[in-house]
Amino acid sequence: MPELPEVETIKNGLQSLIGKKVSNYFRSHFKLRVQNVQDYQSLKGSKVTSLRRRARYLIIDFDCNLSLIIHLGMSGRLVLKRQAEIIKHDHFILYFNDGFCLIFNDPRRFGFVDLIKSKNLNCYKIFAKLGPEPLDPEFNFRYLAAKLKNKKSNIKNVMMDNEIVVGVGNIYINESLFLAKILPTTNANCLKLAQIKALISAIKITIKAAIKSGGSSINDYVDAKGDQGSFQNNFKIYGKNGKKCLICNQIITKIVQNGRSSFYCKECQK
DNA sequence: AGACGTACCTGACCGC
DNA sequence: TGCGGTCAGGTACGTC
Repeated sequence: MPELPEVETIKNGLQSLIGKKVSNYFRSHFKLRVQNVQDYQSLKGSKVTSLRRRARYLIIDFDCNLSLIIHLGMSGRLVLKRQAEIIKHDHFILYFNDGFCLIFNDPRRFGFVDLIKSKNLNCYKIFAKLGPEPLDPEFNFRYLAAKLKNKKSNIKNVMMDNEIVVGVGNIYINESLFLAKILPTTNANCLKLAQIKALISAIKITIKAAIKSGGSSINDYVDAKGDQGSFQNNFKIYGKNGKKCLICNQIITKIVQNGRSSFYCKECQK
């Protein structure tokens, strides 16, 4: 499942796209999350100038002053191949004149592809409301303490809100709360100052570690062979219900909060 | 406004 | 084996 670290890994792995010239494109007739009617024809003949990431969105800039925005949703994959036979769930393909093509494949179609003028990126509706990146210095104690002050909802749900901080999905918030020793059901405005500090630190550590692990399989990824990094082998709490806590041997509990699974150790997390 | 529930979608998995 | 039910989860949107 592509989370922020995986999108970062994909972005880094696709740097070889820079300088490639678009020769053609393919767009499936399936409706994606964002229904786009963009004129992808205008990409033909233009070269990739840079690749960027904002939250879980991958941005590919072209020298025709257009930017392609890709979100992988839950099940999306990006694959760079020498040639492409269109297969099931391929929704968008960019063909380059050196024989490579970039394929966006997404079985569940929670993702999307969009094309906008590069100069309009800053006012792109989806980006306008996004909070800071978790690794950005702006995501710090002062910022988070102010944000949590008026939040009555549970801390887990609040931290998964992209307006607070981007890219912290269900897996990473579970892992981060375990690391910070905070019970996911705690009301956000009831966190002690030390807990807020611990949470920020835990999120940064978790995301950094995941990016590091995600990088290990990027070569396979762009070769269309693998699909993920190795961070899932480092999960300490996510999906471990019924198993023993690595710290205290207590059995790990699973509950559902706001329709999402939460995992915690009732001994370590208070 | 904030909090919460639900829809979107397919594939993997499980029990019968 | 095959079939139906459930779950996975990021995000937009509707409702109270």
